[in-house]
Amino acid sequence: MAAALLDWFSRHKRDLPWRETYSPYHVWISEIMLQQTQMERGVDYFNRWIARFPDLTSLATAQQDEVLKLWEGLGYYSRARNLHKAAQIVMDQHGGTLPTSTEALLSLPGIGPYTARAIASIAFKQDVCVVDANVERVVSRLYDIEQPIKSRQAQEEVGKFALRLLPKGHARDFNQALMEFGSLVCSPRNPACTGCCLADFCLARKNGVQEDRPVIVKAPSPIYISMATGVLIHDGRILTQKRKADDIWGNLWEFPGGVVEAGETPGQAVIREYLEETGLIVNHPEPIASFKHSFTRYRVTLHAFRVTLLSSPEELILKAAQEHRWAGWSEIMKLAFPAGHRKLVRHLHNDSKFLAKVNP
DNA sequence: TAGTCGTGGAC
DNA sequence: TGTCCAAGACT
Repeated sequence: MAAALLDWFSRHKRDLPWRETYSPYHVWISEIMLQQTQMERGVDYFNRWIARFPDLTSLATAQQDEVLKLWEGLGYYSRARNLHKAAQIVMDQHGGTLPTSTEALLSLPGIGPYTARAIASIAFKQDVCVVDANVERVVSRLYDIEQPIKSRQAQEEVGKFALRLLPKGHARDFNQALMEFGSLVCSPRNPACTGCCLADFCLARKNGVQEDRPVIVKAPSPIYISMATGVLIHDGRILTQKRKADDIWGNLWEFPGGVVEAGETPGQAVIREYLEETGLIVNHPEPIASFKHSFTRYRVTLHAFRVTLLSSPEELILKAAQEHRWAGWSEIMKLAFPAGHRKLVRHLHNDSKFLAKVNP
């Protein structure tokens, strides 16, 4: 099986930037970026990242706002915050060189069991196996594992089988082969069993249950909510606030707003949220547009308004954020926003009548 | 250990 | 207002 996989990989592996030199820094960045992220999206972010932060030192010395800006849109922003923090730890405690042992890697923020083993094997060619969603799927089909794949028992079996398959000395290629094979051939839906180089070994295929492996526990239904946000212009500048560090979208910027409560219109919600979050009294909410986006289990319709300031800007007291800024448009474009607010910014960027009211 | 953390794309 | 999914980590 391992020989067949390695042969398949040598013929079908994708041309990816971090595979050019396998530098530990490149491998590390790619592994963090690809967590819960599809390959096609990750490549663009990786190239922009490396162009700005070509090495560990440049990352460690960067401002967090710029790190988050380069991550904007990728989601799971703790990955970016932890990456930044870990780079500084490597500078301080490891002489600027990424440690090679899985134990030392595990101690760095943002590096868990998967990523530690991925770096150890792919960058440092150590004989350790990785278990990600692809490996879970391929192995659970090869061995027809019937237990729910996230159960402890199934996880242990997958790890055991993966280690048994691993050809010593070839972990770099083998681990990538297993994952890439899971992504391109042994896919979640419509696996390409016809012509599959492992079909003869596959118990799930033999039993005709390949579509039912791995066994997934059904995810809970999404929750639909409405949110409202307000764009407040004063003296040609727009009020933005930086979210608290430990909350969702930690350290990203946004316009004040929040969830539309029952019995309340989105316009009323904006006025209430402004008072609650900033102490400012605003009124005359004028609809701009609505945007759909989602996060974790929520599906959001974000209602955006322009609002007018009634109170004095000196009365601003932040209650839901760590910092605020009255920003001109070029500054807005440099800040990192969550996806919903980024859609609003993009919309406003194409509205010349709106831009005319704002400082450049 | 179960919940939380984002997002866009495939179907 | 459909469902599922992704090279997981953290608490």
